[in-house]
Amino acid sequence: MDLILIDDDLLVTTALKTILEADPELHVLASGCSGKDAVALYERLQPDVLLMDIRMKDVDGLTAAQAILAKDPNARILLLTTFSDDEYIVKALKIGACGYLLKQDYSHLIPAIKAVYTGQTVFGTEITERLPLLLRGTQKPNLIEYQISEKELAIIKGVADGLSNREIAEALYLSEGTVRNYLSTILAKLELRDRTQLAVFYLTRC
Amino acid sequence: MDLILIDDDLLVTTALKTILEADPELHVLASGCSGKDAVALYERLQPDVLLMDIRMKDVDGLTAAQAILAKDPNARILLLTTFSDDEYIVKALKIGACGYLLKQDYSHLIPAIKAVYTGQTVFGTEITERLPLLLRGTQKPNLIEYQISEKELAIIKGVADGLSNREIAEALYLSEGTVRNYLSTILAKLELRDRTQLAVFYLTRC
DNA sequence: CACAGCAGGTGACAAATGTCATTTGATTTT
DNA sequence: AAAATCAAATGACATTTGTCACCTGCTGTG
Repeated sequence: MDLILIDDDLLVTTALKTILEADPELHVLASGCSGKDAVALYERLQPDVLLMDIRMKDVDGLTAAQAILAKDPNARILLLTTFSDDEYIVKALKIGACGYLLKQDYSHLIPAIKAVYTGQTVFGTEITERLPLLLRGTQKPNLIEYQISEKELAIIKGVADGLSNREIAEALYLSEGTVRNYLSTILAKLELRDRTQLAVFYLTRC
Repeated sequence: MDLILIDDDLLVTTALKTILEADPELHVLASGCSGKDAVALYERLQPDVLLMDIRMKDVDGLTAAQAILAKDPNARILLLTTFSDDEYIVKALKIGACGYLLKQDYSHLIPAIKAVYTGQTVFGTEITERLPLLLRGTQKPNLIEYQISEKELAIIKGVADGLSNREIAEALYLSEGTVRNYLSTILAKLELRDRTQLAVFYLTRC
């Protein structure tokens, strides 16, 4: 199984190389230190799996991954990162990366690589924990920061369901005017302008 | 690494058992044929990984997985299925299963199990392909069915960004009235009532 | 007790939204 | 050339929406 390693810290790539080459099935064809390297090396060497850091100087890992996947949709790219940043995770999934691991658990790296090689997708523990949240619909996640009450949350959900004020009022046994008042304060708290922005906010962030 | 297999087809569990035991690291502690078996066996034997079919007679795999995870949040459960059903995928992720594979690729099963054992999450190829779609945000997928034109799509995206009609008009070099007209026909085509429903529709279905 | 705080409500108002009929100019079709 | 088609616009209209000021009980706390 042929690999390429990309990380802008030379220490990391060399360390990884020794760890990985301890497994007889794995061969590190080359390593690079930038997104540009990644694209060039991938095209030239056609590895089975590409291991790449996300944060890098010139071209970041995500962009490089996107470029590579555009040319070869079957490319197997495993992204590494130090911190689990929700935004990165979603982007990585969208562009079609085959995995997303935290750098810490090097011990867990080898089975992940082998799974990716067979075409499967792998996520590290910390990412796994966040996944259910990213898939919307659970409960009050980052809304807590905004001091949103239970009733307000219920109204937000109504809006995010596409209900009118009247319908929300009926559902919650309130008057339409009250729903409007609530909505007004919700919008102020969240610094949004209208119900549509609220729905978008809720569906994308919660 | 100790495993438990659950499938309501005895043929499958026995076949799986022989395949898996070929690997010296894997031991099958027991196998069962129902969700109830799964819960009981898991509690008694505390396996490292539980392999379970989703569709089963009495208690289905998802419910059983949920029950097990409620008692032991660290349980490693790998779900198997014959068809990739979007709804199942999302549910599985939400309840915190560690993996979701199609039954076909038995050859790929072993690396997946090992990755799951280390706490990572694994998805089969077909699921991987669907994931970006489930995470919304690409382009015109099922909108095509509704005969939505390019310009209409641009307006829909504007709405889904939380823009007002005036803002959309400015962005597209149209008059506000025109935007309203477009929006009106879009809503009619999609059988929706207002822009908020449209935003919800777009963000959840596209 | 008085007073503040809070959940819920009312009424009024401006702005935004959605609908519809109708017009204009350009392009295509016959 | 006449007719049909279409993108874009307009104006009028009823609704919905968001805001604001203010009222009404109820509850707790000094």
